[in-house]
Amino acid sequence: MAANDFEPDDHASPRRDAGVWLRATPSRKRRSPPLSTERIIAAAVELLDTDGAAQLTMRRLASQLQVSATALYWHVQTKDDVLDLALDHIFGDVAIPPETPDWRDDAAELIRRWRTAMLDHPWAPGLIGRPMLGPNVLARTEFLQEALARSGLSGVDLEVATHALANYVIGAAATQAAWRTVDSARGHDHARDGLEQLKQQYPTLSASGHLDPPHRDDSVVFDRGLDAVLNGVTATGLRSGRRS
Amino acid sequence: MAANDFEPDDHASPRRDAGVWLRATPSRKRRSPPLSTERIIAAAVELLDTDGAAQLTMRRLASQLQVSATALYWHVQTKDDVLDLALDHIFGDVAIPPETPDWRDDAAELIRRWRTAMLDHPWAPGLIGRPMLGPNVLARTEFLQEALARSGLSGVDLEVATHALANYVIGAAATQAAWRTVDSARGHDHARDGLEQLKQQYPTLSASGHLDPPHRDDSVVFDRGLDAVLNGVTATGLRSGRRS
DNA sequence: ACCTGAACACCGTTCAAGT
DNA sequence: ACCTGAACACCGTTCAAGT
Repeated sequence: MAANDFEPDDHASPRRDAGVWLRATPSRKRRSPPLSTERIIAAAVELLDTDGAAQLTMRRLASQLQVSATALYWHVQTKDDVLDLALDHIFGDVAIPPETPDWRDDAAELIRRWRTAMLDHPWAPGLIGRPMLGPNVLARTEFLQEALARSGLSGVDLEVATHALANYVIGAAATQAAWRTVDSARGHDHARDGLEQLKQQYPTLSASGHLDPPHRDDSVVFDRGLDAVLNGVTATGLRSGRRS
Repeated sequence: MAANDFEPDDHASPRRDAGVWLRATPSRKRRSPPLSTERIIAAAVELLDTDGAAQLTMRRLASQLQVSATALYWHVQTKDDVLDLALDHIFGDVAIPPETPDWRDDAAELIRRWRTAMLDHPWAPGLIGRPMLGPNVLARTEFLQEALARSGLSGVDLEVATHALANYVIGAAATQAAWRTVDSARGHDHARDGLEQLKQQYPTLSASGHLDPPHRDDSVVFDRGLDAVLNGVTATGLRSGRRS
């Protein structure tokens, strides 16, 4: 009840206080560096990595930062903001490779790194569905497009090529990360039976491994597909296309 | 207060009741066809189409079906089930084209219809991130793979081709539907300014139209990309690839 | 300027109970 | 077999108030 918990509130004396030196914490207790958008994003990515997108909550995020939930709204307008920022953040991990004389190597390498970044954060593909216009994404897209331009593409051809490659990675990462979420969700035993049934119903698909969870040579399939798309999308490839 | 609202509760008489004939509704009032997984899915798709994924709620879904929220759980295990089912459902709209002698036309046509189905339901790309193993998706994937097999592909080559095309549509639909959600969210005036800034920062990207919201010739860009991927992925294309 | 606390209007899901 | 109602343990977000 009393304002001061240290002593019974019998009689007020100036000597009651032991002085600054014995006070456990400075009165302005700073538990941690001040909140900032950057710290929020970092904590969000950590939470997403460990617990998945469904577990990311403003309240959990706040408690991880030792802050009241409503404090976040000083730095961020909405939960979707946090998600957009977290998504763009992980593309910072996609190192932009040093430009080599070979535009094709440059483009391929960027795409490959793009893919591994998404697979490192399996919640990321699930966040696609909102425009990705963050600085990290745009910088990498710009690098990709510049590499493709060096191949001689321009105008609509360049646009087509950039989109084709970007769409390919995004799709590939999405379908692959999908599997990752499912067996972490311990569909293990029960899902196995369901898969067996599916395989019997779709023999063609199953023979080609389309119904199998991801395995070791997924990235070789990805690399070969990437190669094929690069071939098809390249200046000569576009010009030799069957259709208009 | 009284159990019977028709008459003041003065004295109970057997003649108070006018008989079956005058009762407005049969005592077992069946307000609508009985609930079923199918009806739930249909209502879910409708709600998703009109209000978007964020507005899909078990409670809203139930009230649309004139049923208590908890009734849904008799037919469905979880909300995610509803989403998975709704997503697979819309791929039923992707008519499987009649097989023509031209495997390439068959494959291309399926992919194009796949894309429009997703664009008709812009919430769909946002649901990717969980494995799509519904019957509608699998039937279409099987058709696609069969068409590609007719081109002479088999084994890993076939797997690569199927994945490449599927990834391409998924990615394309996702990025394009993303824009659709943003301007329906009335970012109109405010987002416009932000876009102008972005265009100045990324002149290369912006010159190629990568920063513009979807416009009329998006589907020609898509079609040309599809053509390019088909070229690259085709048996001859794969064999002539630069790399291993 | 930055953060807290209480409050509002919701959520998904479980479970006993009704018919 | 199928549905309701109450209840539980949460949500995102607003806003006045504190420092």
